[in-house]
Amino acid sequence: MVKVTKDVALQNRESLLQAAGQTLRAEGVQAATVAAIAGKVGLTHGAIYRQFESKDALASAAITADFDRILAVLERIDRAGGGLAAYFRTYLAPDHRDHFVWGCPVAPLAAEMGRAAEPVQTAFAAGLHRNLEAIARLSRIADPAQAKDFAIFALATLSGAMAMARATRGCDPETSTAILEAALRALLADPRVPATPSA
Amino acid sequence: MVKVTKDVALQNRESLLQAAGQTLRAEGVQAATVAAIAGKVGLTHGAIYRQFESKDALASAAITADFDRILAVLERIDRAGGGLAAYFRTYLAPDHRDHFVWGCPVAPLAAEMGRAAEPVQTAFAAGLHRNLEAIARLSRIADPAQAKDFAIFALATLSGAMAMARATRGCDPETSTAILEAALRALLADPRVPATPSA
DNA sequence: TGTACATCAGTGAACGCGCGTTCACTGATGTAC
DNA sequence: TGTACATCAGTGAACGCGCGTTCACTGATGTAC
Repeated sequence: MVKVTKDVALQNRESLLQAAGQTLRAEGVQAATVAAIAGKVGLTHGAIYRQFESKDALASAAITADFDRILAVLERIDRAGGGLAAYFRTYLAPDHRDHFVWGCPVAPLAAEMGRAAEPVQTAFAAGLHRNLEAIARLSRIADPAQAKDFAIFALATLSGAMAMARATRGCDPETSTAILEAALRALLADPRVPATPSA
Repeated sequence: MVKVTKDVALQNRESLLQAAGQTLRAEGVQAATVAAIAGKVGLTHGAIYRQFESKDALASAAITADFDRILAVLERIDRAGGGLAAYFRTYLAPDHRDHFVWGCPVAPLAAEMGRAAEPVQTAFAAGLHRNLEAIARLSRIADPAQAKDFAIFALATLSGAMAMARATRGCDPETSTAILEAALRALLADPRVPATPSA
């Protein structure tokens, strides 16, 4: 079958965005190939160029969608009353380190963004901004400047620890886990994080 | 001139290691090309293969040399009595964000290491371990476990903030600088960091 | 100290290879009548 | 409701291109005598 319902085409677009997000987080923007992304959805690379102008355009859209997803997760945590502690525990879990189906785009992509193409960079910067605002809301810190400061500090620690944990996972798994645990302890011990039972 | 003194050859090897370190930090391991590294020293790519077995072997050696350099910087700060505060201020300076002649390899490379070749990964993991030990020493925290915890937390925050600052530098310079400043405030406010005058 | 010769760091053309992108083609979909 | 036809999402071969790596070659260095 070479032609497809408009509905299916739209579904394919969404699937491509999801697959692209996952692949970018797992491999990085440059290392991820359009063929691999298309293949993950069961399409060929040519299909991508019917839906997106270029690899960069796909990457930009995928990164924006990724941050949308992260914001939804944060709102869900907020509504469930989990607060910062729940966010930190979810983020610094071995499951988040080991799998890329879901996950934060900051840890795997931030380092690469400085040298990425302009539209990709812009999409990331906008997403990061929204992410920081969402963490600031979740913190329930009244003063906006202090809330923003805390959000930056928290996401820096979270993403930095995750990058270090993933870097050491292969040849030094104990250090990798120790990194996650130490960062979690440090964040939970922060006086601005309300104490909550760990279970 | 095609043949060169043994001394010059050894100097070239050192120059290649330095250029490789700088290029890797600026571009990432995958994006950095052997031709670019050789060109930075005034040699051609073929010369690299007389000194190193492969690009990965060069990268491994360059990363190890990079961490050697960082350890030397940390020891210098320690001997000068600067302590953690001096380290944090040096790390989170705009100068460190904008230039790659010197600089920490963790912020630009950690995210990429999880998918790097085995020898590169090993070199990075070993270097990271030494880096953490050096920060633990600098902290002057008596309990070894607490010192290690703090070192992990500090380097995670530093490298995470630097990656985020570099990511936003292009299209959102104010946020970029705000990230550096917020992370520095957070780290200097930590009770484990002895207060020091900012100038 | 001179001389003849082997060494080997560096060169640069050439190689595979994989990537992003293009494009002629396909044929079911969806529309105009 | 049928019929004829235009549309356009997806295919896959083909394209440039840049990369890591190889290798025959060069000629000053350094050594053996």
